[in-house]
Amino acid sequence: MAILGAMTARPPGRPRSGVHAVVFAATLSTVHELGYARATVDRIAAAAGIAKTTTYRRWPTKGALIVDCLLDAFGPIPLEGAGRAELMSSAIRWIAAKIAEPGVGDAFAGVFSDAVSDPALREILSTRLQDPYRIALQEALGEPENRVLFFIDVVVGTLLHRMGMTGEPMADDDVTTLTELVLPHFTGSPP
Amino acid sequence: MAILGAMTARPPGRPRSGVHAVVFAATLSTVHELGYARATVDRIAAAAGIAKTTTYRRWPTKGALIVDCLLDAFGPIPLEGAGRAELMSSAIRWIAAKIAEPGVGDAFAGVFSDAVSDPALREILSTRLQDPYRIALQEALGEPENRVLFFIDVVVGTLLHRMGMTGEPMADDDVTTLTELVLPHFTGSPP
DNA sequence: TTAGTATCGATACTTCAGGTAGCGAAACGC
DNA sequence: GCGTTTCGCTACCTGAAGTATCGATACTAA
Repeated sequence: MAILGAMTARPPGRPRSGVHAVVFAATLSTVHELGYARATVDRIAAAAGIAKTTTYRRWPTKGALIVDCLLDAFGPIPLEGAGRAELMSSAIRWIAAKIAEPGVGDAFAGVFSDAVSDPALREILSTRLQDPYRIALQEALGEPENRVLFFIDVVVGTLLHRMGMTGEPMADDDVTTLTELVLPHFTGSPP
Repeated sequence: MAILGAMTARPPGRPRSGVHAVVFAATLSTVHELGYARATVDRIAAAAGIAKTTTYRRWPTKGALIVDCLLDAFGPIPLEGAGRAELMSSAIRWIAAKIAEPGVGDAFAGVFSDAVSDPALREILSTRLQDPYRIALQEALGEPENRVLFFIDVVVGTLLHRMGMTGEPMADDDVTTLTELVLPHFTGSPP
C-alpha cells in the first residue's frame, strides 16, 4: 500500500544517498579542528567520505551548506518557560550552549563574516536561520518585530563577539551576566 | 642644527613616500563601494595610486592593513563625560557613529570575521585595536578588566551583528535603546 | 658630478579555495 | 538487460593573497 500515493512516487534512476547527517557531522568536526577558513569544501567532503562534487549537488555554495548545518545543529528553540523572564532566560542559555558546542560557534561566526560582503548569503542567513527563531520569539513573547530583532542583535552579537575575540565561547558566569543585563529591559516596568 | 640629534639621522637611500593617509582613505572608500571581500589589496592600491607591492612593503597582510586603517579612523576614544552614565553613554554613541561611517563598519565586520579562523589576526585585533580602548575604559570607569571586556562585547557585538545581518548600521533609535539597556547594569545600584 | 643605497612601479609568479564540466561506473525501477 | 539518475573522479577556471625580480627613481655623501 502506497503511503501518500502519488507524492511518494519514486522518480526513476539511482536514488540520492542520504548523506546530510554525515556531512553535517563532518562539517562541524572539520570546522572545529581547522577553523572556518581552512575547513574547505574539499576537506569537509573527504571527512564525510564523499566527493566534493556530490556536496555541490546538494548545496549550491559553502555558505548554504554551513547555514543548513547550523539549522540542523540548533534545532527548534525551546520555549517552555512559564512567564517572560523564564522564557527569555532559557532562550539565552540555549543559544549560548549551542554556540559553545564544538564547531558550531566557529561555523556561525565564519558564515556570519562571509555574509558581510555577500548579500546573497546575508539573505540566506536572515531568511533561513534568523527568521524562524525571530517569529517564534515574537509569538511567544508578544513583542513587535523590531524589539525581537534588537534582542537577537544583543544576545547573538555579544556571544559571537566574545567568540571572535577570544576564540572561546562565553563562560557560564558571563552568560548569566548577559541574562541579568537583558531581562530587566524586556520584563521590567518603567517607573 | 639637527633636531633630536642622532635619532633623526636619515638612513641612506630613497626615503619612503608618506602614503598612509592616502591608503587609508582608499581602503575605506573601496570597502564601502565593493564590500570587504571584493575590496582586494590590488584594488585598494590602485585607488590609492600606488602599486600593490608597495602596500605589502608597509603592511604584512590585508588584515594588518585593515586594522591600521580602523585605528586611524577611530582615533582616541573621547572620555570627557561627567559621571559614569554620561561617560558610557557618550562612548556608546561614539563607537556607533564611527561604525556607521562609510566603509568603517564593513571593514570592521570583515576583518573581525577573518579573525575567527586566523589566530594571528585575532591577536592583532585584540592587542592593537581592542586593548587601548579597553585600558582607557578601565581607567575612566574604575571597572575591572572582565567587566569592561563584557561591556565591549555587548556594545560592539550588538552593533556588528546589526550591521552584518542588515548591511546597514544601527539607527539612532536603537543606539539609544542600547544605551538604555546597558547603562542601568553598569551604573545602577543593586537592591 | 658621481657613487652608493633603498624605495618605487611593473610584471610575473605561486598557492589555494570556491565552484564547474565531463566522464565512466554504479544503483535503482521496469 | 534498458533507461535513468546519481555517484566518484579528474581536470579545469576564476579570483585573491602574497612573493620575487628588475629596471627606474630619489635621496645622501663625497
